Amino acid sequence: MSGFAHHYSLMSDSPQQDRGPVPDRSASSAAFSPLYQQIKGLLLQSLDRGEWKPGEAIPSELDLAARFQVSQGTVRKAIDELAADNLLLRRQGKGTFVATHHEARVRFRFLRLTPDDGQPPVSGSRILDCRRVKAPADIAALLDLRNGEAVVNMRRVLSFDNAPTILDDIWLPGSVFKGLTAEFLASCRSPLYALFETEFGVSMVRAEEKIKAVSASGEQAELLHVAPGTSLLRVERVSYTYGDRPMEVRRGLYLTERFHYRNSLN
Amino acid sequence: MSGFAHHYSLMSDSPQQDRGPVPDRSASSAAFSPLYQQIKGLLLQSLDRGEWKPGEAIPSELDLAARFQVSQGTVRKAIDELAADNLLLRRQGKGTFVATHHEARVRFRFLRLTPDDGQPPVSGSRILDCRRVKAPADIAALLDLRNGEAVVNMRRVLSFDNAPTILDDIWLPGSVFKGLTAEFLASCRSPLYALFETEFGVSMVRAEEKIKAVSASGEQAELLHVAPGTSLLRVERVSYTYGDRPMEVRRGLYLTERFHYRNSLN
DNA sequence: CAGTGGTCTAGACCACGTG
DNA sequence: ACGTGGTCTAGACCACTGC
Repeated sequence: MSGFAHHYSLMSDSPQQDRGPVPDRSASSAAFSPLYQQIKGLLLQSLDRGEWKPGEAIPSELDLAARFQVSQGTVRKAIDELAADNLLLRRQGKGTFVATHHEARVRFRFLRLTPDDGQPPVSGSRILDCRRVKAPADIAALLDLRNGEAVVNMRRVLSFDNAPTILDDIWLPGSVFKGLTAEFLASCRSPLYALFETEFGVSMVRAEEKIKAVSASGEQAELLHVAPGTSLLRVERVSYTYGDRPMEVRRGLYLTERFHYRNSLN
Repeated sequence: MSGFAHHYSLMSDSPQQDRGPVPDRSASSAAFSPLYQQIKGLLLQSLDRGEWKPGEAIPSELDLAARFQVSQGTVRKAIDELAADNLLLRRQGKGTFVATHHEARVRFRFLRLTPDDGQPPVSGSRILDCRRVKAPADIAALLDLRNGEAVVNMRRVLSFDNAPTILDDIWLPGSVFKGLTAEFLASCRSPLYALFETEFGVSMVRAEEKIKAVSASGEQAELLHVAPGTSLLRVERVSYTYGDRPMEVRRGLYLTERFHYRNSLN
């Protein structure tokens, strides 16, 4: 770019053409954002579009700088933010990679339940059922669906060290998760979020949780092998893909006898 | 600095003196960290030492660059990290400020309990008691104290919209929080963490929480105006000042009838 | 107007991973 | 030896704040 070119606007005209000395920015007002934010947006689009798959490397900073006609430093700042948000992963000497739920390092990325004694437990999953149903009003609202649209509803029990510990009730948009069946899930070893990536092209990028303390009902108590009325954490999680589109509602009941929910505050 | 001076070491010799062309870094091996990390460390020391008080502005980036004999960009990167950790607060055109628990913006910074309907509630605090005692073993361990050292133990009930909602059991190192009495607390309007800053020079910078679901005991139920056995969130928080020194253990019981604990996952 | 942080660039060199 | 990201510098200009 030609020295003074702080237009804060990409591809407004041909790169060759020299632009006027003082682009009027108050005229078109608002809507201006820093170049690196625009680059960040373009990278997000490429990620969303699937131009680079989870686990793959994206082009080098110099390549991207050439593609977008900006300096390496500007691309770097865009990538820095995406890396801070855990959408990208930088590895010195190797490149920058699209985040994935497959790697051991980030499995259970969204699961904050931790053993009190710190011993990493062996985990197992038992599917209770998995059906296509019409979305109840509350689920539809959380998933940005119309009332009664098709959703997949699935329930399961997660065990740690062979002790049933989590009772999950999961809701997914039916239009995206076609062909998700109990049989398919049972035959599957990897975590759900990894499966979503691989089988349905849905990358979960962020989640919001709301937590309450509740008493176990009779059915819940039975499934978790505890007495009815036992206090449980009720964790309602909404997970989002690129562009903040909600893609999953998960209501979990956590047994916290030998586990706790950990959180860091800054 | 003289062009090639990537020594990654501050104040190793006088700034005037020109250094050899290739400083041997493999010799003294390890222990090298990037310049901006060293600057970050120095800034942290100054914050800890109280050179700049909470709410005050720190020197400008150019001033700090001059003081540390590095470029503005290096100082900037150090400050960027401290701002990302919420230790500093940047305000364009004004300066960079030391974080404080006094401002409305960041009050309840560590309190994740939120009304289900989003209406910001009016809050009130009732002190139950406040005593100096010998630290029990578990508290001593969490606060890095010797067994039996003096601690301040205080209990209170927080109400939102006049409904008792949080039962807090708070433990503080006695050597730091001298003269903290129930009377003093009762006469005090501001949040505890703000008071810690102003009265005891202790800035809480970070906290870790462990959450379980428990049933209310008789006494607890009475204080929270609920039936014994009601499920509550039990939130154990350890708060840290600069240098990751633990300065508070807070065990809270949260009533989650009309409130929930919110959390964001990335 | 001067001073602050915010953005952008260009270029140098370092550290890491791979062939 | 080469390509990647990581650090550091120097200098330009922009945007916001307050005198």
